[in-house]
Amino acid sequence: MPYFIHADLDAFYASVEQLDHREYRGRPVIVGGLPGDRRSVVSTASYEARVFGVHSAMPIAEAVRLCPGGIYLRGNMARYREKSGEIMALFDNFSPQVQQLSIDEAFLDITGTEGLLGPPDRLADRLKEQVQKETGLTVSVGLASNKYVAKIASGLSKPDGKSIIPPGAEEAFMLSLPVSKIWGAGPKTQEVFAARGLKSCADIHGLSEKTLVSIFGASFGVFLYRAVRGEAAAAFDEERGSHSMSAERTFDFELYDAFAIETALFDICQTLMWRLLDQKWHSRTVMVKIRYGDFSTESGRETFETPVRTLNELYDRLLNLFHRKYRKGRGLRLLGAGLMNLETKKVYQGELFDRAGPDSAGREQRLEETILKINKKFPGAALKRGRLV
DNA sequence: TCTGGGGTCCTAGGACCC
DNA sequence: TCTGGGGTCCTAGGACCC
Repeated sequence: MPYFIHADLDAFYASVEQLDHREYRGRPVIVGGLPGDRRSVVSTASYEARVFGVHSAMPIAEAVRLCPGGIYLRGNMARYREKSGEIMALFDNFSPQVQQLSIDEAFLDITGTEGLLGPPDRLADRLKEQVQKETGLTVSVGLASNKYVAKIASGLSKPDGKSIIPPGAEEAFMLSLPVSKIWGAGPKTQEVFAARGLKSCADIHGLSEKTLVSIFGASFGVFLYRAVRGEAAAAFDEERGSHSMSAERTFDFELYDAFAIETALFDICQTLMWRLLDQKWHSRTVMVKIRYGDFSTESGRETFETPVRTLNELYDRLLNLFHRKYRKGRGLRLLGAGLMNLETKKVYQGELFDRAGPDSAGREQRLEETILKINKKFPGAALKRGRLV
């Protein structure tokens, strides 16, 4: 019988701040931006802050109104990643198969570990104790015979919670929940549920698979049909399809100036290029994203014969695409860019190095890799190129 | 009080080929 | 001279997650 733990750190970023700063403990901590920041949103609110109604994705300005006495922080991703690494390493003591889902949550496959590590209930207790003792953080856990149910279970008893769904009880467990607890059904789907008078998972359970498919489409309809029965959903299978990377920036005030826009684009390209070289990925498809002052958003993408090799090449491709998409004279609220369909270096290696010899792109690429290495070795050096210097 | 940033997956439609 | 149909690649947009 398969069995899984879903482990989810409580208010992770805010908890790390409270751990690192004694004086923050017991006080409302809001990570995401400082009071007065334009267009920042809450990334994580501590439980003390949630009492005031502050929650993730809320504009900082609104959080300040609700909780003027809160401690506001921009956040320190490097520190959170470090802490996350400690915890994930700890999880390895409890399962031979740990699947990290995001910076603050993971599935632990504990199938067949009972003889070695004890019954699941006790295992979960020890895991919580050890995380607390070694990292000072609390974790909520859900245990079930499939990942989907375990994931939902862990969310029910936060913070510092433990929910155990015994084998055979998955369907009854799901039937006890309101539709708001269905993982994968966001605001738009909740509206559809409400419009049709579907309040509980039991209401969904009463609809045929055919009906669900006719309402929600083949993929999501079948997903819902299975989800409310507590059946394993394919959502968390390890196999990942295509990869992409992107970077974007929302401006404090709409941008109109061509030079300012192009500079921002170049800056984004630089971020992307260095990440691309660092990860040793290749991509032939570039994407540009534009958001105007009225929040309307458009994107364009283009696939080329050859993968992007240099920063200048990336910038040329994106600038060209940008000019074809951008409606001149409209204020730019957000500018983003990305590289899609990432493939490992091997795919293009032959072609790349055959042609990279004497030509300038090859030289440029090696120069960029050198700069990347120097920057990694001496983080303070801040070697930059081109128009940003 | 207007709505971050970095991802994945799905759908629908067009182009093109056989 | 009425508009087949499947497969593949590509684009745009949207929903959702943390």
